[in-house]
Amino acid sequence: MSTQADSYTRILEAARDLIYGSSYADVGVQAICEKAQVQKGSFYHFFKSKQELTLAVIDNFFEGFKESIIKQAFDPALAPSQRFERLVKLAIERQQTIHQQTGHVLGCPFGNLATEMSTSDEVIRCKIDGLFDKLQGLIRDTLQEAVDKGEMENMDVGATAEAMLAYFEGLMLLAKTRNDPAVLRELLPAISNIRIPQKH
Amino acid sequence: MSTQADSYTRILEAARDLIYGSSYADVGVQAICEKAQVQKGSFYHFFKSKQELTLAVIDNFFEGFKESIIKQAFDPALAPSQRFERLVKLAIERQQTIHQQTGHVLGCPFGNLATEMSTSDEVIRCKIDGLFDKLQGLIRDTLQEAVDKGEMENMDVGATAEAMLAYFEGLMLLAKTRNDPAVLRELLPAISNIRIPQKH
DNA sequence: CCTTGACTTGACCAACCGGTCTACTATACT
DNA sequence: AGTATAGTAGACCGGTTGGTCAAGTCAAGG
Repeated sequence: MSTQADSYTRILEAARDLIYGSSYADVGVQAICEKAQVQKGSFYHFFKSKQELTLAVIDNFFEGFKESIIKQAFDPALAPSQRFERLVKLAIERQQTIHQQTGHVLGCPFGNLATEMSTSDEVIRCKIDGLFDKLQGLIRDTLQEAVDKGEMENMDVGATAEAMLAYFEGLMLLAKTRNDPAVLRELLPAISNIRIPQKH
Repeated sequence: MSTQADSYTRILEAARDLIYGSSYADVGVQAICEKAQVQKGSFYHFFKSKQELTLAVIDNFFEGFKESIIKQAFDPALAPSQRFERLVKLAIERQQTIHQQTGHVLGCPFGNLATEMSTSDEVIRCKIDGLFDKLQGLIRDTLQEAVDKGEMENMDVGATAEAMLAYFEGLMLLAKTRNDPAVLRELLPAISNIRIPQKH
């Protein structure tokens, strides 16, 4: 049989893949159970509701994101500008891989869920809001480091980081709508050129 | 009683408001009928499916958008750079108004629907893809005019237009996730500074 | 006056929704 | 061996889903 970790993990991963592949509302608990090869009773043994499962899925997404992208891109050994290049390269590759495997550009899982649920589930909206804060913080610190080292001209690092995040999310949305990763290849590198000047 | 136009329009507007306020999947035909004060039979007399209704809703959104924003912002009498300023101003005002009225930043209706449905409904994805093309075309033509008049330096107008659209959509997504129109006030004006240089 | 056809009514359908519940099994500790 | 506990199985719940349908209302046109 399967141990606790097995079932829990299978449910989590099944939910992650199904929700990322379509949407929160389109994926039922039953479908998740079938994909995870688990019965309803087990599902509700580990998760007290579909919403709680979704929170766990978001955490799982973020950990995967940290492992596979943040760690490699925001490597302190790299020069700040190189970090952005790495981030861009990794993000493009990931979306291209997903497109080849599924036939669809799936975009950013956080952006997808935030768009769908921000108006109807405040808990999840806040959760993703917090994750965006973390990402923006990573970008901001990198920009600040570049400014301090004299590699970039002075700027409003906070606003620039937020603008970069917005540009990133917007391109993901566009690539998903066009269902074409080329959008990212052509336009994502330009994220490094975004600057919001300091107001005085 | 009510005439055809009455019922048809009431259904369309009820659906538009409900879907924009939450999402496609969250709004049922029943809820639309209740808000429109119409029976199920009438609904399916005018629309052969929920999907067809959604296509009509998208058209309705775009016409409203043309009337209230495009006509005013992309006025040929205005200088190109002024058109972007108008677009920015109108978009911010609209989201602020919606936020005051509903308590939520709802973002871009096209971006919302595209994010939710691109992977599960190819017809709707293509529809929104086409609308994005139109918007991008409007921006591109404006940029080209500015370049021709010598008001802007030479650039890749097509790519710049797409980057601007992405930035716009990304900021809408961010403002919705933060549920704060201030994001738009602070960062949307910077859309005018985006440039993708011509490759040679 | 009668017919036509657009429109409305509301009951009805199978399928599915998220979630609960009880009965059962398998493992681990005493 | 006995018991506690974690996990599994799957029937079941009320409610909702998108969609259908037969019956009826009504105004316009011949």
